[in-house]
Amino acid sequence: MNIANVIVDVPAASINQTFDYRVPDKFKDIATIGMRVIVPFGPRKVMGFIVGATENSSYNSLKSIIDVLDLHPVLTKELLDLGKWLANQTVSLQITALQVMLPQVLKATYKKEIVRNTEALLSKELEALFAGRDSIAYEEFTASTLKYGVLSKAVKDGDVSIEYLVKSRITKKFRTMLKPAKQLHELEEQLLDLPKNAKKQRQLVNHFLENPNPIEKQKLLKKVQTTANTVNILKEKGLIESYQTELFRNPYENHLFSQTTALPLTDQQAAAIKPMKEAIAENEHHVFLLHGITGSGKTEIYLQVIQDVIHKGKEAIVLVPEISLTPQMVKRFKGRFGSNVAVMHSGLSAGEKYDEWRRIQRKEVQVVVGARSAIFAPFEQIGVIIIDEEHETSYKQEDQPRYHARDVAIYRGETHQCPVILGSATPTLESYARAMKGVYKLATLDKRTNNKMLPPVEIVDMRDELHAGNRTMFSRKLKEEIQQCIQKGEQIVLLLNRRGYSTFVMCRDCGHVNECPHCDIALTYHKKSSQLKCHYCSYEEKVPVHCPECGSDTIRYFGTGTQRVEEALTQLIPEARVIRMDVDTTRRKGAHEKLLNQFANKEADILLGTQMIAKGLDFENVTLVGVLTADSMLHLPDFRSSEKTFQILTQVSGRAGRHELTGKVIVQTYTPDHYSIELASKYDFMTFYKQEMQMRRTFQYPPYYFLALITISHPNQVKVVQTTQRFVQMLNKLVKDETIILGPTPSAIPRIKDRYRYQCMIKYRNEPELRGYLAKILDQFSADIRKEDILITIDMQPYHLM
DNA sequence: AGCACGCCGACT
DNA sequence: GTCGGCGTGCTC
Repeated sequence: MNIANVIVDVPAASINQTFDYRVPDKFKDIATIGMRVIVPFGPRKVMGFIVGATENSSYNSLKSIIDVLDLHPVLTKELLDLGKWLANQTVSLQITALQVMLPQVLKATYKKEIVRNTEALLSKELEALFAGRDSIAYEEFTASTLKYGVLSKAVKDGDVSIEYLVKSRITKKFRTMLKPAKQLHELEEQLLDLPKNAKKQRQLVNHFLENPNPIEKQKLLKKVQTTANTVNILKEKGLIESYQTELFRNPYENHLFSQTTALPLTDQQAAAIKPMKEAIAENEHHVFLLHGITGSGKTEIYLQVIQDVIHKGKEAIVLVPEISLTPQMVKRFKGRFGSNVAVMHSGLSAGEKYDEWRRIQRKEVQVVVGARSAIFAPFEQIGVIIIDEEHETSYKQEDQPRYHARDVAIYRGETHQCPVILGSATPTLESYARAMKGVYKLATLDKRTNNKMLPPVEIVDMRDELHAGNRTMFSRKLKEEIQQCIQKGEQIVLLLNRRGYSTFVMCRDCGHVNECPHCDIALTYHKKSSQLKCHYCSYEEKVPVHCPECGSDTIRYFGTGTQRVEEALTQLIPEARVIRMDVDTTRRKGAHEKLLNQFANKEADILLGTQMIAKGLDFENVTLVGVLTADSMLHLPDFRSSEKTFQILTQVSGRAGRHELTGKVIVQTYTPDHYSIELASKYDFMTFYKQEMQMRRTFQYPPYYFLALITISHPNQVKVVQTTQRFVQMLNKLVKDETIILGPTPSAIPRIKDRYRYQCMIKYRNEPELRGYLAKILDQFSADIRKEDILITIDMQPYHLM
């Protein structure tokens, strides 16, 4: 390679292009497309990716690559192309698209240092600052009272210089290995020379005489029952030597997975899997939508499809919503494919993620099971991509690049000519509509593998409870059922569907709600610390005793956090043993699994939690599922709220009576007539689909229209409105007449961290150049963005309309 | 982004 | 006169 085309790690629109660098001779044979390099960029050094190679450059004064960071490319050619596509698709920068595909530890960190170049005495102030050291962090200078002139003069005189450092944060784990340093016969001779009383030394040498293979130091010490000192003496005597080998962390080291084999398929499963297997055999790209009710055996289909792929010598990517939530899922994959599986999810440490990623890169595994970002697994022979719980919103990344894993999956499926399988009991309308149009191939499983009926759902109208004088959050029916259940020794899952609502503090006299002074949002009450916190900017204050507005002391806590439900529950049914699962109780690593294990071991009667308990859990002793407030999501400003309500109700209902015992579901609601609640209680996806599609058509939402959301923020409200207005006008000139542009309107959260936020929503059906227009407008705004501290974000597939 | 350069008002 | 403020242009 003569000239390298490099994308540098500088996230700015004006730098969103390749830069040419000369490849010095010493790197000519090493540097390869897809590797990370350190390059000079202006006065500093930055990390970059080699994305191309040329013989010549049109640019005439080239700088040279300073260093090559990798021995093997971290990005394949395919992933580089994917990055380009991704940046285009999401209107974001190429560098962010490349970074998102790699584990965090491969990101560079930058440091600036002031280095002393002379023994001669520096100025008095600088000598004090260096305090005898050869180099200091630049920040030490900034923090000091020294004037810049002092530094710039010293730099000019050559006494000190400013160094820019690029560091990789790779952390590798090593272990020490020992091996004999001599031929065996020499070892035998020297054994005789050892002091008579050196018993342990003899034992060590004898070990190597019996088994000359390298052995882990810790293991040998344990075997011989001695300390590192003995080893050091032998090393000094030149009998043995030590070296370091890299240790790959295995997050599942201490888990045992019992081996499973393929289960016999039901007729329905067999019919569903047939076209998928054909596509794999023929190397054909198709998207399959596997619509299967809970317990219908979707996972077994995935497993058998993957088995085919492995036989072909190809690889499989499996996406699951958030894997730490479903240790049961990991167990099923590890149980079937053993060490041939890499697992990637947010519960792993950065180092563990990196090690799992390298197992993929080194082709040590053929299967990866992971959350969203696993879609970028550096496989080169993908045979199938599976997205389980296809409707899950966590597949959409909510910061730059704002991509949807489903789109990436289909794109990669096309390049690899392999099938993509989307599985769900409650597919998104987008996917189901495509299946109806024949774009995706639909496979339906409407029977459970155990032939059991889905548990009956009973809707309880909470308005009636109120009229009957029941002011608790548990209906009489639910209370009664819980008690019966506990008596029978069976277990209960309680869902608190509270997204969008958290506990806030309100004055009952004047209705004053404590809001964050920097964000237009009510502060959340945290009982533990007795504080009010802002979830957007982490501002916090003490809970007031008196209302800051009217001075009244009738402060009340509103909303229903899991803590309060737990309190109410133990008050109402004192004999109930409750496990609470929410963000607070699961924050610690492994806490999740621990709580679930406790519940599985019947150490509690009730599992109380938020959304996170709705998915994938499978407890044989659970016979009752209660939904406390089914409609709490229904009134959010989100066109998908009905769909989400339907999905969560269906998912959580599937948790009851999965095995021998028959289950029952009780759904409490204030709007029992709402179609999403009514139809979920009947497990009637088809009718829900039709009805919701009509709504979407009427209100011009997906899948009938595509959406794009532009959010603009600035500390000054007038400025934001003006800018958003200007953006809308510019866009209006470019797009077709039938494209709808709404706005400027204030965001759902109109102010975050003292910045006002306005948005504009674009609804379009056919606007192939839209991304180009947006990029163009963004470009025209670039001056203002810099000058005025304006922030513009573009989301080409918004899920949170705020 | 982040750095240097250059122009300007404010001060020892 | 010098210090440090910010606007501007540039980065292979």
